[in-house]
Amino acid sequence: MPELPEVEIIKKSLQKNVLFKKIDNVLIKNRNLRFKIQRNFKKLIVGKKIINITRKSKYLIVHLEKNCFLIFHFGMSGTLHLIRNNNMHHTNLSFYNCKILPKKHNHVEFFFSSFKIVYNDPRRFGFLKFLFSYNELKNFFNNIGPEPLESNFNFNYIKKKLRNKKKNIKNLLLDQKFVSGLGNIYVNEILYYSKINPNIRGKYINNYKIKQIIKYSKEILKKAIKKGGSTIKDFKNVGGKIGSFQKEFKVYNRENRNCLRKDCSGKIERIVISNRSTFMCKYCQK
DNA sequence: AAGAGGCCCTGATAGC
DNA sequence: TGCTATCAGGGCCTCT
Repeated sequence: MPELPEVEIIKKSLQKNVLFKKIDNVLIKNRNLRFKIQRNFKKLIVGKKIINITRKSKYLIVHLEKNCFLIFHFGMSGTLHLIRNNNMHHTNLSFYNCKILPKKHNHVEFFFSSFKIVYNDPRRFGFLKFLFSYNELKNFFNNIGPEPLESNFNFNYIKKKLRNKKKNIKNLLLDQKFVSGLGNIYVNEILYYSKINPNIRGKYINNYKIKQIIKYSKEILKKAIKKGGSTIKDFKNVGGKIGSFQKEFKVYNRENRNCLRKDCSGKIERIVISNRSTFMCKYCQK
């Protein structure tokens, strides 16, 4: 679910709320996530102060004192919620708009002096991982490709990576080892803006198309962040802030609707690539 | 070695 | 109403 922009939004709201605060207690309600939460997880975290909050691709990184780190990955359905002590006032820190703390699937609660942060993940594709040193952190991201917003995602890098690649461009853009942070929504949008057929093999992506991919991946991600990310599924209790980039979708979830490009009379089609929904206009994307 | 496919989960929705 | 099937923003593992 959460792709780079959505994790960026979570990062910003956490920075606003928990930076330089001490974690007083940790309650583990369910260890079962993609990877089981470490046995000594609580012991490692309780009493430590949060000294920084950053993000790398779709990972949220909480920097704790004593040179250790807490990594969050949100999988398809992971969310964070802030609950205040006094009136149980609830703030959703994620792109899901949920006014009330979900009753089911709260995995971990982090207690601060006047509120708690709850990690909730129905599908359990996300995970939390404690890292013991900066070195471990560096190794953790060793095999992850550059983000579209970073300068090393450039023409020469992509050109080299696409050489002789038989894999289609859609799967390549979803491959976090090639470029990190993109998911199904943003890849669909980037390929539409770049006028590229998602089924084209990497090796047939010409220089012009490479430049378009660079341009639009940056543009779309920046705009999505500005709009607060994309909120696909609203919970029933609406209120408060939600992302609005879904209103800007040109192809994602727009099957059978008109192509929005000027002078194009095509309709958006839904095809399946590697078992995942792919939306495109076959007249625009060649 | 690269690439395709299965699989890990729950929940919402559509169709009968 | 209650079944079944399908779909969902991800990525790891295994097999060829």
